[in-house]
Amino acid sequence: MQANQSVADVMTFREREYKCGIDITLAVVGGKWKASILWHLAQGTMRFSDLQRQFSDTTRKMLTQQLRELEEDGLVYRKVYAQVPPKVEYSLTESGRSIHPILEQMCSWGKQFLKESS
Amino acid sequence: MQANQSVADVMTFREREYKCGIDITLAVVGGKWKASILWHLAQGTMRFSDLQRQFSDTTRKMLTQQLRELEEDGLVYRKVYAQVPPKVEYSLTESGRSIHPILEQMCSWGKQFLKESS
DNA sequence: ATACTGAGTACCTTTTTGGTAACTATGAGA
DNA sequence: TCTCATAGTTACCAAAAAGGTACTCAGTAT
Repeated sequence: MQANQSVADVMTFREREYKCGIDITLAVVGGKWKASILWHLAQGTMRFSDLQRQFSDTTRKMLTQQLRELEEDGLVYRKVYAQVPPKVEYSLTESGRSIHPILEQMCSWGKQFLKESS
Repeated sequence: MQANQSVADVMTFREREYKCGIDITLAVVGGKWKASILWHLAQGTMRFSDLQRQFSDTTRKMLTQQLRELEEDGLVYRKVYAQVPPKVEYSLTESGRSIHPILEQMCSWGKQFLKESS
């Protein structure tokens, strides 16, 4: 069996080095879709296919990847139902919920910023 | 003269599309060093060489690049003194300062998060 | 004449990220 | 028996971001 470079051995935030908390936060939500995923999941538990609908401009692969990294970092909880066809539900953990205020601020700052500079 | 892919024609946040403010914010501070640069500049005006000392594990080139993008996005102000050897000072603009509360939150969330998950 | 200085730029390589398409599993329904 | 559905995985490729090294420019000090 060969070593593979799949989702499973992506470096989690714990294995890196940081000089300040900002880097940690960015490592966790800095991915292209992660912040948005957390933002959407704040509305409640969602199935993979729900998320796919919300993020229609990304691929299954990307979604899976980002979700798995969020899971590894302990921000989302993934519940697999042993049934066919498969059913998988995603929801926020306590940590995932605790970042919400930051996302809110980022959202309003971003909108404000765009308004001011146009 | 050939087209070149240097700092000058990196896409600024204005040229992209966003679905929500979060993406805008990430586009602006999501670069590997940008948030930290803004964080440090909050202490006051700095010369390029001051920043180089703070970010000793990155290269002049990376610093320049990130600073230029921040300048293009209107978060930092770059003042060049017409003297030799050159002197260039960087400081935050109003927009640059307005993002500080978010950085603070990110900093403390990150530290807290690391503590909880170790 | 030469070396030094700060703040870069040019050119190239490596690493990371994103995308496409094909493949999987398993039970239900036709 | 064949196809459909969901939630993936995998291999392969392209694009973007990051990194490294060498070079520049124009005064000033030696």
